[in-house]
Amino acid sequence: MNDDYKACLREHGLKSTKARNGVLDILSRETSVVTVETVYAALLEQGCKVNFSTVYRILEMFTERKLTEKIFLPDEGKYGFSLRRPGHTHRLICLQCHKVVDLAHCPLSDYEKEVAQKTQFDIVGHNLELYGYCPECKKGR
Amino acid sequence: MNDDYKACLREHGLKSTKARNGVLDILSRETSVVTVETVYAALLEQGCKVNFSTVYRILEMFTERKLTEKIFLPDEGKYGFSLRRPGHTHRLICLQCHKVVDLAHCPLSDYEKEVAQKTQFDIVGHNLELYGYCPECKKGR
DNA sequence: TTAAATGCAAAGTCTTTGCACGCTA
DNA sequence: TAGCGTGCAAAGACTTTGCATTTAA
Repeated sequence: MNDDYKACLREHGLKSTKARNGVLDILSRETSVVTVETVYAALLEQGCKVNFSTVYRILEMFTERKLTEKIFLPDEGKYGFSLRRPGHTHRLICLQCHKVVDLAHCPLSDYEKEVAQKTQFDIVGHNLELYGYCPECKKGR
Repeated sequence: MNDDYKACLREHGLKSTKARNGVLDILSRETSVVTVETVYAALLEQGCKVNFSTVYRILEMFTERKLTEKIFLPDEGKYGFSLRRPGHTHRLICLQCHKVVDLAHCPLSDYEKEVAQKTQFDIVGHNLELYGYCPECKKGR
């Protein structure tokens, strides 16, 4: 398992270190978008002594290397990160527990074309996130 | 025109002041999403001496009272504001000049229903912003 | 060995807040 | 006049950076 992380890091042109393996480990057992703070806390909890700024640097680097995705969480006013799973397009995020469901189908490409034509913009991308409450969290509401 | 602002503010339960009128004036002649800094600079430029924190407070208050909309600008890493125009749903934002085009048609309601059914989430909303370059800005690229 | 990663502390950016004073209704 | 709005200065939250030290390859 540790080897997997090593290989994964290597593929992305990154050295394997205790901290990076730890971050990878945490993200991979996580179905939520997690904040830097959460990752940091989880690292400490599993005995990996790291610095806050290291976690920032790792997550930033991972994002740059397309290993993770950086998402602004409007309800928190800060960024969250999650492993980038191939083939995903958009996300459904639980407002309570931050669980994330990847939505494979993107309904927007036709829409983008239509808008591009109407507005004469060059459209280079979009943000789409759905928000709601997951089956567990919606029970308690 | 000044009276319009006054009436508009009143409708939203707000006193008319020099600063608020100024902000309203700037936003109404603006087709872009503007940052607090931009609003602040514009106010000074038109001779309205205000404090930065006042601009923050005004924009926050306007947003609370549904007069404006607060949007996170991913490329800037901070918030922008724009007048809330009735009937809009989503926005197309120019990455260079921040011009905004409101998109009346929201293509997502069916999609939301479909996702809700598949995932059993209660979906309460979504974020959709399109990004690109407007006709003027795309020329110089 | 050597370049890259990390720890630490400090600074940076955007935003918010407390309090006294000023202005609108 | 009474209460809301504003200026000012300070603090707060999140994030980034510089530099010395440690570590992986």
